[in-house]
Amino acid sequence: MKTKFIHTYVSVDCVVFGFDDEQLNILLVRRDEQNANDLKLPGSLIYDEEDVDDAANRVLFQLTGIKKMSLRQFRCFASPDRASKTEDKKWLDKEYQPNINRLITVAYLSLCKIDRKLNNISKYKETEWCPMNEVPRMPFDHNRIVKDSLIEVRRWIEYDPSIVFELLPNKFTISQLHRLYEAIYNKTIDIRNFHKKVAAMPYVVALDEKQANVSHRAARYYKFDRKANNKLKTNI
Amino acid sequence: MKTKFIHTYVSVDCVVFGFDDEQLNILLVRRDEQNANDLKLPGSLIYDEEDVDDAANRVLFQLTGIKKMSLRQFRCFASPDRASKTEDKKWLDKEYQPNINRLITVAYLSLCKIDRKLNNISKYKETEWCPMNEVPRMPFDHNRIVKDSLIEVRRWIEYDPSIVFELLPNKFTISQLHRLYEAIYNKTIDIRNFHKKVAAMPYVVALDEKQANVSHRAARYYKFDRKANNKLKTNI
DNA sequence: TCAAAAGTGTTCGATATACACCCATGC
DNA sequence: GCATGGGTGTATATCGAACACTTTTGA
Repeated sequence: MKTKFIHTYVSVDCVVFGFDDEQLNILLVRRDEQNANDLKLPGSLIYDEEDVDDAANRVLFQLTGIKKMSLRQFRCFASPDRASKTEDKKWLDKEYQPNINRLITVAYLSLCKIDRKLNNISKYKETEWCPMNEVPRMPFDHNRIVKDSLIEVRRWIEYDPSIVFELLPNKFTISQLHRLYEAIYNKTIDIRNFHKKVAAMPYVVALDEKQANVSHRAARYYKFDRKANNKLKTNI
Repeated sequence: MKTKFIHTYVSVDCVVFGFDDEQLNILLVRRDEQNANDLKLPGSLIYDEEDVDDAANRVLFQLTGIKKMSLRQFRCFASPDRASKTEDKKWLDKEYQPNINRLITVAYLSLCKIDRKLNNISKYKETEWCPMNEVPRMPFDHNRIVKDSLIEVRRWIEYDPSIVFELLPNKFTISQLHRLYEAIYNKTIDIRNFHKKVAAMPYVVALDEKQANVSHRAARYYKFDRKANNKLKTNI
């Protein structure tokens, strides 16, 4: 019955990654405050005069209070039945308007320091950092989107290695960076080789400061040097 | 005036690459048969019960008669003013229906053997292989899409090196493959190193056959061995 | 003095780069 | 025999992978 052109709503959905020093987490929103497990990806229908990139920025701003978050579009999901489960239709009816029979979404990645205080002014009052391997069943194809997103994060890092620092505090130890890489690539990475790798990154610079009050040898802090990184980029 | 949610049409546009033994070409369609330069990317609004991937497949099938072409979604273009030029609006009015004030598109890449006989049953009767560096001014943001597409082709090859053979005849010489790589990466590649590289590809196998009737030493033909490639993939 | 994590070098193999000459064929 | 493109090998640099012990600190 391919007779009519689609005339539809379009949404954005954001997979926001955070890193808790052990594993990757994803920022989810709770639709129903009574239901502990009713989580979904933060997203929104896009407005009339709005680009999809702007819509994703808006969603992230309302969710976090951060104006310019790292952002990367990674795929349009448009299966005709992605919004056809009765429960999902019901929710769309209530949340937006009746008779949205189909919904196309554009998925975005973003990265966020997990301990950053979030200033949530979105309609979803509760947000939750959820470890990647404990993500509950979610509406629409949000589980599928999350599944695909990790691969995209890896591609993103390959394209621009400096974005991983969006996931770390301003001051971090090599060990933290190491655990982050292990979490992203889901494999153990030899620590000596890793030190060499970091030493070869001109945009990671050592600070004079060290950890205090740790019951083992104190680790040196490092920071990400944005200027060195920009210089590197323009030289290429 | 962000008060209303977008309710819109969605299209797909395909950047189909071909290789003429010298340079990359893109398959364009002529909108106006009276006007030599009125070319655009092949594309279509998507249907009601159709996924975007299926829509791209449909467009390519109608354009070429080929059922399963290589296909890769690469980006959603949704700037609010991408369809706001008067000439573009006029064309949308005529082509589809009046008052399409906005149009979101999902761009796809595809690769095609340039000498393949195309069985075009689309509404655009005339198609044209256009060298990448001679692409005329096109409607909407099609020039922008083409500009971005080459970078995506390179990423695609990095992800799956075997797709380049979609651009070559079934039998090809190393020299053809060499020129193809040079065209894609837009740089000269040392031919001896290139031979080594090809020798390391288990899915490129030499045939007994050689060129005939050439006024120089005849080159050996090679073919792409899909089975060797699949075995390689499953082993990884 | 012990537990816990930090920090540090060398070797090897694989891979990328640079570079120049002889070979086969048709005219 | 000459013009044209086909085909080949070696040396060097770079990168990634494997691998184990000493240092520092607080408890």
